[in-house]
Amino acid sequence: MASDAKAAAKEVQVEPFPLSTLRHSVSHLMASAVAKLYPNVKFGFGPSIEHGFYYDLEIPEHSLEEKDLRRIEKEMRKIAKRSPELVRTSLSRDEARAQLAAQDQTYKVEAVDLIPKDEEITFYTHGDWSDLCEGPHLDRLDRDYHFKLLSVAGAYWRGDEKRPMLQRIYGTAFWTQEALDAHLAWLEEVKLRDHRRIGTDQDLFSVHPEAGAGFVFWHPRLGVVRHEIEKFWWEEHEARGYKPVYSPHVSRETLFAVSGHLENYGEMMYPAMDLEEQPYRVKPMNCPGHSLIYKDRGRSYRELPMRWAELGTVYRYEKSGVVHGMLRVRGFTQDDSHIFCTPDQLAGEIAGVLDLVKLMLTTFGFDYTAYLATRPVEKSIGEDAIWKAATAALGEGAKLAGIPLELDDGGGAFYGPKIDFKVKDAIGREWQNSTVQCDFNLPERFDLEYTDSDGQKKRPIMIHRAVLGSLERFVGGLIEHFAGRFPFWLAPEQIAVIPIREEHADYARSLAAKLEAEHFRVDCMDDPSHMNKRIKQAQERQVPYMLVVGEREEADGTCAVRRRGTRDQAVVPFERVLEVVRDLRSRRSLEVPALDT
RNA sequence: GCUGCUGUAGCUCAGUGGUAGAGCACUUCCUUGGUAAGGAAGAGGUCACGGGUUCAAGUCCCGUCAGCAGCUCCA
Repeated sequence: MASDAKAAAKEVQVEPFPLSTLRHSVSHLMASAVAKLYPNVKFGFGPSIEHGFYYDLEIPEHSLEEKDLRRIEKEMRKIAKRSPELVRTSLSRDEARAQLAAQDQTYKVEAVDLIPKDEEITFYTHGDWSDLCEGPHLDRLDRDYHFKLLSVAGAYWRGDEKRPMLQRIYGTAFWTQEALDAHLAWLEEVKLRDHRRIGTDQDLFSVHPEAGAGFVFWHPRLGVVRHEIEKFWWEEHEARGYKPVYSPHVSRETLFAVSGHLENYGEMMYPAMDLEEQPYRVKPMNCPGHSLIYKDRGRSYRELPMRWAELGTVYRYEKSGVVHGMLRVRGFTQDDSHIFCTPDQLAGEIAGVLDLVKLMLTTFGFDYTAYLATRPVEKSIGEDAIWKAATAALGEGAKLAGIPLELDDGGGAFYGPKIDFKVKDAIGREWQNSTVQCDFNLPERFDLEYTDSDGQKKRPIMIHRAVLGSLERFVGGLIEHFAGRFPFWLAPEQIAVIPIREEHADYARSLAAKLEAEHFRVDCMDDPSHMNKRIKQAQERQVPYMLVVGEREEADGTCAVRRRGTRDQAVVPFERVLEVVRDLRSRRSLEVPALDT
């Protein structure tokens, strides 16, 4: 560790430019190479980004393909050698505009007008190529660094879907070959963990053209995973005073007119179906239904807080280009809950929710960061005093729960402030699932009330919260987080029992029966294929433990335990195996520990 | 939805306008194997779907559906 830190410090000393500057300069280098190869190119923006850089460009006569990237890389190396000096120059606004217009760089002309009036307009030039850019940049392009162009895709000019679509080239750059290689290896790892690939390989889920894009079919092997998660979820919710509610998937359209979803969310909703001349809609959210339950009779302050939970399946129209495996779908189940409480109870309720979020995320092995999102500057509803109080209550709740908050200023919903969680998975990617939102809007729209101790009708606050977000997205993310190697309590098959020869099958079956009697998920692999093959199959299905049994084990009442991903052959009494797996399951442990005697 | 690419066996993929292919998986038989693929045979196809060009289309063109990389949007 110490030597790593020293090496890193040394690199910083040797290279006076930050990585983002390197990448920005390499994007310029790339642009100049493209200009050489395709003289009619028009340029958009070309910034450095988290893992590299991109440049947006328009080449009227050519659609770039992967193979063009190799040509461009070659040209880049040539240019870096031939014209290494990067020169910064400054022009007046009119000169800049005139120069870019003369070059027919229409997007760049527009870019000039985006620069604030009091700022200097600068260009960076190497060789005969020059780009409007505020910098900063490397001094020379022939410094020692390493880059690779990665992919091409379309991107709207200035991110606006009403504007022309440009071609975008993504690439990355590092100071050392090792760092570049490490990043490319990371990209490979991302591919290997792709839940769609693992989903197919391990027979977890599927989507079908017959059913439509964005509708997920959970296979039995993933069905158990979900079921285990749901059991865990209900256990923890019941322990915290949540009551299950169930609401219908289809309701009269008027319900969503009352809730405001028709007006504000209508584009995401499936169109109406008419029954006896009444329009009905499939629900895009669960909250209107829960509001109806609240409203069904008068409520007293004595009843509050009320915590209602539902694994509620909702349907939303998502544009065809955005559906993605289990992560972005058109029908999904939210682990939803609505808490109705008084303003005084808010902080305590928030603390309870945050505590639950912490427990659940930790159980799945996620690190997390929580963000407090405050009142948006544009449109939002409710009095400022309520916003202030609710925001303070969120902060206080977080304090009570011992969760530090980062600030997401102005990131709240129009109907109230919220706390969002970002989790970091096993390879450092961020996902957003958990959310806790205060809502002043729906109680208003549904005219929800309770009678307070002073006999006055008052408006409850509604907390919307989801811990996992949606089961589809969460489990899709889990597959990637665990790379298909689910912890013992979640594994589709927890234990494989493998008799070496057919004559050991009875012993194997007796062990399997004992495990099944305790409701472990066991595969007794007593088919007559070769043992090595069965071990390979179990290994490929990521079964946490294999119990290999032959003559010796049968004689001693033991089994040879092989752990997933290892070549362990620990011979232990079967009773010991039982102890360990009972413990792993009851603790919902993330470990698959080695067994020894 | 938009731009580009792709769609051949359950999976991964070859396939030059002229008779549909491989490996793995599957089925059957043989194999009795001590920790990641034993052997042989067999079965499996409306080349996504619908049009078109052509003597002839898996191959070329158009449309639809679906997938992939992004963009926009999102749990």
